[in-house]
Amino acid sequence: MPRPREFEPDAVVDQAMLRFWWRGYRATSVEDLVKATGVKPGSLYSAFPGGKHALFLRSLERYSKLIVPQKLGELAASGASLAALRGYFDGLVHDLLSPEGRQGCLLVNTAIENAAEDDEAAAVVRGHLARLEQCMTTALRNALDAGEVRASVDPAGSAKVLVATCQGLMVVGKANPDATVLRAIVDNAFAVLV
Amino acid sequence: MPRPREFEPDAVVDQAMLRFWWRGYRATSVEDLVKATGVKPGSLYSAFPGGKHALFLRSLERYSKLIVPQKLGELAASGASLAALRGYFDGLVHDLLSPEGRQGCLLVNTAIENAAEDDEAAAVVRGHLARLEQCMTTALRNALDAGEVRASVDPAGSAKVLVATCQGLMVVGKANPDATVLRAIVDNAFAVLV
DNA sequence: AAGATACATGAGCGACCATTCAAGAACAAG
DNA sequence: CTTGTTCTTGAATGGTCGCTCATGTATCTT
Repeated sequence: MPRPREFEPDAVVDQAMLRFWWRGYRATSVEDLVKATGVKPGSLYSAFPGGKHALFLRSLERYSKLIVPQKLGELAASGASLAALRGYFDGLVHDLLSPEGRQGCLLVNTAIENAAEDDEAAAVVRGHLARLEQCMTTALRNALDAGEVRASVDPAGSAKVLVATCQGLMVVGKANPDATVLRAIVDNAFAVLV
Repeated sequence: MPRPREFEPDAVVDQAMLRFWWRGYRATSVEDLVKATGVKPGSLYSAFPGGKHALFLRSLERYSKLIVPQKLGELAASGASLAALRGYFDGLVHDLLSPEGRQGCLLVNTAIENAAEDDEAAAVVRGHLARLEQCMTTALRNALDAGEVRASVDPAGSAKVLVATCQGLMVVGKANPDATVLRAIVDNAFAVLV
């Protein structure tokens, strides 16, 4: 009976996610989203009740499920060890130094821009941090078992620090996308482990 | 000859700084600033040519000169050592957990919100990061001399990591202002030094 | 007292914001 | 082909944005 929808909602979320990622929530207008997706306001609002904010939350979820695993790479695997952990940090630095990756991490940006006044967004960020910490703990535990790190390293504790360090790497990278600076941070963060 | 100004420009910058600190640049409207300072738009714009953005840059400078030294505390002293360094981190955690400190650091927030599209703001942030790194390097060097940290600690290198870690602490604290989480980060960051 | 000068005031500017809605269009069922 | 249902469209909503400017006011000089 009904007229079929002419656009793919997931594709709209993808485009919205990219905009929010690059420019932030407040700086991205609905008009921006309309231009980016080709979907007119009326259709947007009927497909996504809750408007801009709902689309933002969908974008965060989408980012978590699409982009985060891609960035985690081997670190997400249960067998991940020191090389995978180091690879994750090197990937972050590489991204921050490339024109396509300067926007950093959508969830870090959201933590700073929205977490204080948007509980739902903050919850997604917390989920991300917990997941990251868990991956890093696993990798460090594997590394410890394999003798890749000092025996005195506490996997759970070091994982907490490394989570904070990689969030900080994003902050520094945004203000100062300099290869020497960022690589020095990563090198020294790992130096204390071996 | 002229009619004297009825407000103190520095006091206006102070109020503006507080607003930008709490809500961010984009979320703070000129109307907010007018309400907060009691200075009407016309007077604001004649006292601060360049409008909102100029006032923002003035706020960043003001924050650097007024708030940062206060937060650095003993860490800014040339004789600072491990206790001062630890005290700085404990202070950050304390602030993030208190209602008056939840906004984090204006310069970290600015790095994420504005650095990518505002070179002048990014420059202020870079200056802050450099200063922080220098203070931490000095403190670590003193700590090394005093035998407060392992002999294998590289003051300059560890300072770079600690700068990133404390920026990351702000990010985590914004999304998850939990005492256990934040203290664990600090504890473990310092555990590797001794 | 009069003039000169800078400041204070707040209504108002065009632009843009997120959002809504009336109207037309495309499909499936009958 | 007609009808019913949902979708698309884009103009229009009231509101807010950063900012300006004409007008009035307070002070210092003469």
